[in-house]
Amino acid sequence: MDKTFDPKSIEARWCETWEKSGYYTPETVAQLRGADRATMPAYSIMIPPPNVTGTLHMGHAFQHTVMDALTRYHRMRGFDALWLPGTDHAGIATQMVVERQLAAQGIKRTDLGREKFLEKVWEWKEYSGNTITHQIRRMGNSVDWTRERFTMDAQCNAAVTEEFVRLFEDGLIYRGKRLVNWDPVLLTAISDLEVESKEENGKLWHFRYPLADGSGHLVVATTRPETMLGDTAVAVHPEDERYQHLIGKTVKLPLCDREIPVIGDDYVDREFGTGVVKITPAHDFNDYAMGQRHNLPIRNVFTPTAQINDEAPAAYRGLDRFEARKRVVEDLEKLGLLDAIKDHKLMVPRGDRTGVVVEPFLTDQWFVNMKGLAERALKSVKDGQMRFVPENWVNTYDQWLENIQDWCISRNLWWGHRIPAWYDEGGKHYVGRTEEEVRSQYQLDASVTLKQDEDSFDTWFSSALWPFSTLGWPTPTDDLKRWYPSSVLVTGFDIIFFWVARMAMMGLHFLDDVPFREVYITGLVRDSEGNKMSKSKGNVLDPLDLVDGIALEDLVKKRTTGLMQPQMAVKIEASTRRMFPTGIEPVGVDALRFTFMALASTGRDIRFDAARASGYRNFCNKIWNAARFVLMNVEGKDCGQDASLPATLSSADRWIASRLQKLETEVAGHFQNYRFDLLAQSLYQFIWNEYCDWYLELSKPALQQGDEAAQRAARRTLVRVLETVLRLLHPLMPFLTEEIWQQIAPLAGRGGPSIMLADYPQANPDKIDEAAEADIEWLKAFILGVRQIRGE
RNA sequence: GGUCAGUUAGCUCAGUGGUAGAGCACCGCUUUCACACGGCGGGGGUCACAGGUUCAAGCCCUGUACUGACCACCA
Repeated sequence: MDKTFDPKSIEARWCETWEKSGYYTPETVAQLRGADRATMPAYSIMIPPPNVTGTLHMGHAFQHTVMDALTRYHRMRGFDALWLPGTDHAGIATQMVVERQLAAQGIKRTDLGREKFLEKVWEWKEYSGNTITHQIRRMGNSVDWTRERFTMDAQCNAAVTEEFVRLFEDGLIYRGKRLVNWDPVLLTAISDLEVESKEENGKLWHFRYPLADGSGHLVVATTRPETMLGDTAVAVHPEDERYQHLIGKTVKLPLCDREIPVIGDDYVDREFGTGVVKITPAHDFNDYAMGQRHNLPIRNVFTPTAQINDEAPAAYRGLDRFEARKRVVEDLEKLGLLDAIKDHKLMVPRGDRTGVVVEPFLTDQWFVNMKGLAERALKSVKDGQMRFVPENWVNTYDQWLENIQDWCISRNLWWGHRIPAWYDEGGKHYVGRTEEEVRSQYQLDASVTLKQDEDSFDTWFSSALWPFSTLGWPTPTDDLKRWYPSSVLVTGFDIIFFWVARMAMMGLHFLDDVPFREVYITGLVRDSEGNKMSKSKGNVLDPLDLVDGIALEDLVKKRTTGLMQPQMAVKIEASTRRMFPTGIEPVGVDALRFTFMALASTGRDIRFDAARASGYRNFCNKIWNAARFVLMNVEGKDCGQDASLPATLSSADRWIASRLQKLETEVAGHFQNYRFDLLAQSLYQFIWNEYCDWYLELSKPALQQGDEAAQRAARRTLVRVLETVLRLLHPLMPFLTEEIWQQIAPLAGRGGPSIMLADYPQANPDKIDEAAEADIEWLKAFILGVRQIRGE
């Protein structure tokens, strides 16, 4: 063995061996372990499919480490363990990536047409998907590649069609003209969840609307002057003494040559602004609701790109909404109708992908009625069928489900699952799995022309099926029976609504059971200064750069190329040079994985600190050298494999064996509770502070001066404790443990093609020896005392 | 406006009633005998603040301050 642990030389070799030998595939594992799958308990994890928009970041690597540790742990414990890999087509995000690439060549999506454009996206999907799978492989993740899925492959595609058709048949899907969040750049509806509202500085304009009977005017307050072109009423509080006598009268809408009524509605807040609100049902969710209550006309004055349309007075047509705002204010001022302009902070809704201000927009879309689905999902958690870890995330989950709105699932995008709905020439819609099915079901002969819906589904509409579409649903496959519900979902809190809740609803609806028994919510991985990692901030780390190391210049280059805002490059370069003055030194996969685990305390975000990883790289080296010491002392000698030969166990031997049992108990508890930080700490502490610092030292005299039986006992203990520790540690550090185990296991009377297939250590209470522990604790205290005196 | 976290050593974090902990960083000594990615020794915290419960409180209760996150239709 080399004097220093060199991860690079062993990682690639084991990765390949494990995968090629089928150790990631449950059937093979069962066979090699000599077990009957029918009698093995099932354990399964479906990977949260990474988006094929780019490469994996630290957050993925962290979650994957958790999932792999859980999978390896259960596999070793004799579970029929499946970790199923896959990727997500990520409709909007991926389409945007490809559109941006084309834009760099001066090509627009519409220049290519739907089919050609989709070819380009598939090309990108191949490229990005391969990068991702390479990253997953390098980290030693034991996913079953033979079961790999993609959300738009044939199997998942069929599942999505089935989902839509069945929900439609169950009366839970409807098509309707409703006010939706409209992204005027993407030209598609988006769901409530895809809107990010942030407080921004704006203005509150006060305008005078003259009363039609000439008896004065009302002053309305608005943050969006341009929408006044679509006003169809003015509202006051019915009990507002200032205005209640005006209810029923009309005002002349300036600039528009229209009269609109003054209505009373207790939604109006008398304290806010002037206490008078202009009502634009087509361009505001509240106004829309009020319009419904009062039967107001809906006047849409915007085009899909948020320019003023022909419903508005000629002077404003074709203007962009912000330009129109300026003009409306100017024109009202000229007319002497501008009463005041006040600074005002308001929540501005922006599309999470484009960052542009989203418009409430009236369009025809497909919706899912969520109420009933949500109730079941709520109940499943209350009844304990599904458990959150840490528990407090239940509040987040409940709160959203209790206030759920219908889900707009159609997107005017090309990249995604095509909606299985067809329209006849009259615009009537028919839903079915195929056009043939629709024709036969509704008795439409060839004389009727049918056209499939041009839109596609919200990505999450397919992600919601992931726990079972991956297993073959709607076909009742063996896999589905075996591994649904899955054991645990490992994911971030940021997608509890987007994904967790929706999987719960769909799972319960279609399979009558929750999709996973436990939901382990991880924190977000942030940089060492606590900032969220993002490409635009230039603080992202590629997990493999920590594994293999990267020179400063390469890191700077990596972080500053392909930016959406190239002007950020200077700042990013400076901060990168400050944070990594000498680049990043390689730590290897095992150390990085161990770092993630050690940082994975529950309910907290993780500040990733490269120094911590270096510390655990040292830990790897410590283990490596402990193994070296053991091998040097036992190789070619009797290690007590033959139990009939005499072996005299010393207090130290019995002490370390006793401590080991306690470690095994602790480890099991920490796995059970998802306390990977404590798990890592227990292992670290035992190996370094007990086994290396004390036991190895205490064994030296016995090895050198003891009689034959004492030497044999010491060698046996050295080997067996190390061998056991390797198995305990394997789920966290797969490579290092495998490499050493191959040499140590035979000396401990064990062996096999891989440590992956060995049994996970279980505590044996018979080996707990309190007397020996007390002896050694006394000895330790004595030695420490002597050292202290010497130190002075 | 509502909700949920967090505030413990220079930094990152453990610690759910009984004499303050870890890693990293720091200081001193130490390179022949597994490992300098090492060994040995050491310094360092009135556990955000104020009350309360208790024989005993980082830990339980009440309140305050600050930080962060999420949800929400005040034009």
